[in-house]
Amino acid sequence: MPHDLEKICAEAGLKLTNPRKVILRVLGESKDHPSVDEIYKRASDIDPSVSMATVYRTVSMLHEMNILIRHDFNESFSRYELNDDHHEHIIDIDTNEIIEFHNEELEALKEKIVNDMGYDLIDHRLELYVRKRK
Amino acid sequence: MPHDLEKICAEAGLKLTNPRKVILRVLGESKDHPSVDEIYKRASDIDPSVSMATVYRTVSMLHEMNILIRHDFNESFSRYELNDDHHEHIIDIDTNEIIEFHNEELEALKEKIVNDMGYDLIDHRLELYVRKRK
DNA sequence: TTATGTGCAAACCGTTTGCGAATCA
DNA sequence: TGATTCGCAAACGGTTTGCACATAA
Repeated sequence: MPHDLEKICAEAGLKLTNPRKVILRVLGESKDHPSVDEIYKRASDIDPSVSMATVYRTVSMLHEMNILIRHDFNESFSRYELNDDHHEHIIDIDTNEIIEFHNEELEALKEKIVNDMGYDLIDHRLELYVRKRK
Repeated sequence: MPHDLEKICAEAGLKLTNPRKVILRVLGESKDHPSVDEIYKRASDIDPSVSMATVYRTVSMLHEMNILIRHDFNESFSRYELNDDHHEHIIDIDTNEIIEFHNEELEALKEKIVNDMGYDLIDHRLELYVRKRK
């Protein structure tokens, strides 16, 4: 488990209700980039009484707490993933496969660009849309 | 005028109707990243009879033709800009100011990363969310 | 003349929210 | 017990679409 999600919530003064426990467990066990609908389905498998509204509320809250990253991969909905280790995304436009990668040279370059312009880098987004070379 | 938009449409077999002429003119004159609503307002100033539905249809079409780039800067709506000269975006999260920049080293690095993994780079998205250094 | 494009209004769909009931601390 | 959270269902807002009319070619 990357974060101790329950501990973080407790320290933030949040009640550890059953719906929240279930959603946190789903997020902790997900190794992909699930949509709210997908998180809802996975949570429902554990406890069918969890509602979509609560999934939305919980996910938004965790996003605001910077525990979740929200992605918009040019789809009509958002995807989420734990804000664990930092990485970028390569999206295969033929298969919709999402590949994670990390490149230190790129990290340094991003920082340098904004620093040279008098800014601090707060957040960023890099996505590479690719196609398998034939 | 960066593209001759009217010529491109004519060659694509599209009728050059008045609503389209107006929308193409608005896009050609816009130096920012307007939302559909903003494009609609600017078009309405020229011809009040142009409808929102037509703006949506035209903008979607131009996006599909790769003439327009669609942006989603973590807002509840999309923004568009002409697919002219290639550049990335820096977003000042305090002022919402959008700054364009271009960096050759970054371009080369992106290509290299995906090529080394056996892919061709088809498209990409890079946004740096920053704050003025104090 | 006719295929294509338009305005209108309704539908769509992911997301948010008001409310009264349930629940954790 | 009381503040917080929940499920439900309705509302929201950007976007899409069916349809009858208008228009460029």
